[in-house]
Amino acid sequence: MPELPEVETIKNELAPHITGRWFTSITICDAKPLHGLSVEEFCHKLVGQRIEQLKRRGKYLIFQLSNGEVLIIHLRMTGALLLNPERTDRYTRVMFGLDDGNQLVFTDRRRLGVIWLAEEEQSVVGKLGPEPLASEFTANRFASLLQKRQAPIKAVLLDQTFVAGIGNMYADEALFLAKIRPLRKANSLSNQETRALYQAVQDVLTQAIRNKGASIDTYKRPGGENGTAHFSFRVAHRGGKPCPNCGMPIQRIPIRNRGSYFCPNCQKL
DNA sequence: CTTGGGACCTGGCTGC
DNA sequence: TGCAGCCAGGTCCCAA
Repeated sequence: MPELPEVETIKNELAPHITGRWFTSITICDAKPLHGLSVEEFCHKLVGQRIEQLKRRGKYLIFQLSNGEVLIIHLRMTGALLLNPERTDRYTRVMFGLDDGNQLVFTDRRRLGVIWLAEEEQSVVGKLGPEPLASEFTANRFASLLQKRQAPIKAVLLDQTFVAGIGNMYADEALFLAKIRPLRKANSLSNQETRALYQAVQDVLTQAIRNKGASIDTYKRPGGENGTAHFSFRVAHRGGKPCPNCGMPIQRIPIRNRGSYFCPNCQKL
């Protein structure tokens, strides 16, 4: 499930291979991901465009094109971008041919991924909150934002207009590190808890980027390799297994229809 | 404005 | 062996 660390890894590993290249052919196997554009429009507008830069914003990948427009891809749950995969399969959705003979392939088992071609980047990612690892996102800003919200802290961390890029796995991991129960109301956190959570978010995301993302489900890096961040997970996707701190079984409860994993002993109400 | 619930989408897994 | 039902969750849409 690509969250910020996974998308950051894809950007980092793809950029050296595709920056400066241009699109020579597009093959659409499934038009569903194309947002608001026909197959003909999409191919016609994209072929011939040079990739000036590859960027990430939240969980979105942004290809800056030579005509000033942007190609934006959101992988959602099961999307992947593979460089020259050995073979394609029934989950192959779009194939992008590049001028050096390389091929960038978008695959997506559950067909939830979305591809935009837009004149203005902000029309797609304009509502996103701050980048959690950017210097502007300070502990004080985090604290003042939290005070305005009374939803469960887990739900607030997942709100992309609050902060961009945190998904279900890393929200659970950060709340565990900060010893905060996911159902706690955001504005009920003490100053100490708020600072601990801020630091936990930074640590969890930074460490996961270092480990090239978490291959819990279908996440693959562009070369087809798995990430290793999931080997460090303490609670995420570990329902019933012992807490690494105290040994008590990790619980799972639904919050906003998302599985939330926590230690009932270490994470206080 | 915030909050919460359902829909989308498909495959792996479990239990009967 | 078959099949129903749960689980996975990022985002949009809608109602309160």
